Amino acid sequence: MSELQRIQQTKLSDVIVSQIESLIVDGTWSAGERLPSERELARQFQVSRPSLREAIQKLEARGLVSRRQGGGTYIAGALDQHVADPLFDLLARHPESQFDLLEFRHALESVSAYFAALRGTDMDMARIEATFAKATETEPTSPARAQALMAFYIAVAEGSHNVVLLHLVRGMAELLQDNIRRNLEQLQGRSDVLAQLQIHREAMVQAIIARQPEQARTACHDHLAYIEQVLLQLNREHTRVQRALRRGDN
Amino acid sequence: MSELQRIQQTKLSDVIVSQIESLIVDGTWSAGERLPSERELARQFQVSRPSLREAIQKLEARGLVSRRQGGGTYIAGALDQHVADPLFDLLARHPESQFDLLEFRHALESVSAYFAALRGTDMDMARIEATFAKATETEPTSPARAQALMAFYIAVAEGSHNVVLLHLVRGMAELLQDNIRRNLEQLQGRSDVLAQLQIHREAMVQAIIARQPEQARTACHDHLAYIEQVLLQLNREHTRVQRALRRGDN
DNA sequence: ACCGGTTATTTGGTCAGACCAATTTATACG
DNA sequence: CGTATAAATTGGTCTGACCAAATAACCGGT
Repeated sequence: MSELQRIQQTKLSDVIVSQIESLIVDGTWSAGERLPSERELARQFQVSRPSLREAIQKLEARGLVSRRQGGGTYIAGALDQHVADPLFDLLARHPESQFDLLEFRHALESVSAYFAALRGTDMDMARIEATFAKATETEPTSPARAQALMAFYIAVAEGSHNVVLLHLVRGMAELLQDNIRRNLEQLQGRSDVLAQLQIHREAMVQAIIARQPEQARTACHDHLAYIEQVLLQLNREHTRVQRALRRGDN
Repeated sequence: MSELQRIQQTKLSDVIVSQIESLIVDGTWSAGERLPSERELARQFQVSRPSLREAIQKLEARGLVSRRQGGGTYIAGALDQHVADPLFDLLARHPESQFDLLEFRHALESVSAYFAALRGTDMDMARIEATFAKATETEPTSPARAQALMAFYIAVAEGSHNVVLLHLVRGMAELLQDNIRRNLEQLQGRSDVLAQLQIHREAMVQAIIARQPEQARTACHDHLAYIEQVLLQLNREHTRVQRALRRGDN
């Protein structure tokens, strides 16, 4: 027997959301149009203004409306926002996590490269080479480069023949790709650094293809350590100490 | 010339959202945890309750919290749902993949130990020691040992001060604990092996406490490599080759 | 007539306090 | 100890006031 769901009374603000969404869907209100004021809408729906406000805020969170203090509320043209995973979305939005993510990639990609070199089939190796070649064709700091590199890393994870690793890399693909994209953005105009990164990646691919696990791991480690070093020069990690002290107070 | 962005005053509720999210990111609040009441949070942040409510509603829209009238507000129960649950299913359907998970733990726990040794505060070290001591008091192959070891590994992840690692370990805690429990079950009656594992763990803890990152990593690596070796003698990994061939067919 | 500055009005943002509804905790009773 | 009831707690909704940002209206100068 399937598990029974918790029963919950419908919130008034959700009823209002539903009605406003219907007005948008049926074309009564269209993109760019200005809604009546909060006070007027509350009067028309015969609810309190705070309840109406909570409904509008939910619509705003979905990208369906935009609010301007003193100016009114407008129907936005955006589609429904897709959130794959709240935690990954949160981490992507918080800049202080980006360095931690880079450190984490260190572990993840090194071990993927190690096992790919150890266990990759000929077909895996061909896929790794092909995805890497494709990445190399893209403009070095473009979003397309980030996307192509992500496809490359997925191919490496596939070559590792560890389903846990593969599943994790695929599950985090969006977050990892975003991190790569951010790092590349910060390196715009730094052709010396970009050239060094390409050398590292080539060394990584060579080591994997040559089935040298320790070399693959080391190449991967060098690659990410170099990025860390460069980005450290561009940024500061002082927020780390502050976070530790805050948790230590509890 | 690039287009100028509309300048907008920061909304108070967004400031609150940002602060609460930081508390989630840095691990101060974890999945399933109950937040202070709205009134209490409003008092602590020194804002009005409606502003606090608007912030909580935004967090709810992002899937980070859930609200229950009369019951309180909770950090969402499984922030790593997107990744952990499918993995759980996968491992339940393919028990032979437990070895992949053990390999993965190799990477995860080694890097956690490395960073804990590098950056752990005195309070982190105390917590690591306490959780380890507690684990040592349990019966060596019991489920209680698995649970206590998991708490120890979480303390190490907390000491790493890498939020990605922390959230991943916390999100996968159930899965990892299950893996530990399975491994211990297979070692029942093997007091020689269990004694060696304890020596390894003690070496790991010593290295972390002594703030020797490379030694901590190596101790962790030795620990898991030994488990792998022992379990390999008990099992066979012939399914690995079959899985590689199967995927090569696609 | 047009433009710029000032004032008034409108609208979203924040607050205080009251009350309602759902849940949890404490207490009383068999 | 288990159950029912009462009390307390917490989220949900409301009224009304005030603040801040934006818009509209008005007025004077050129």
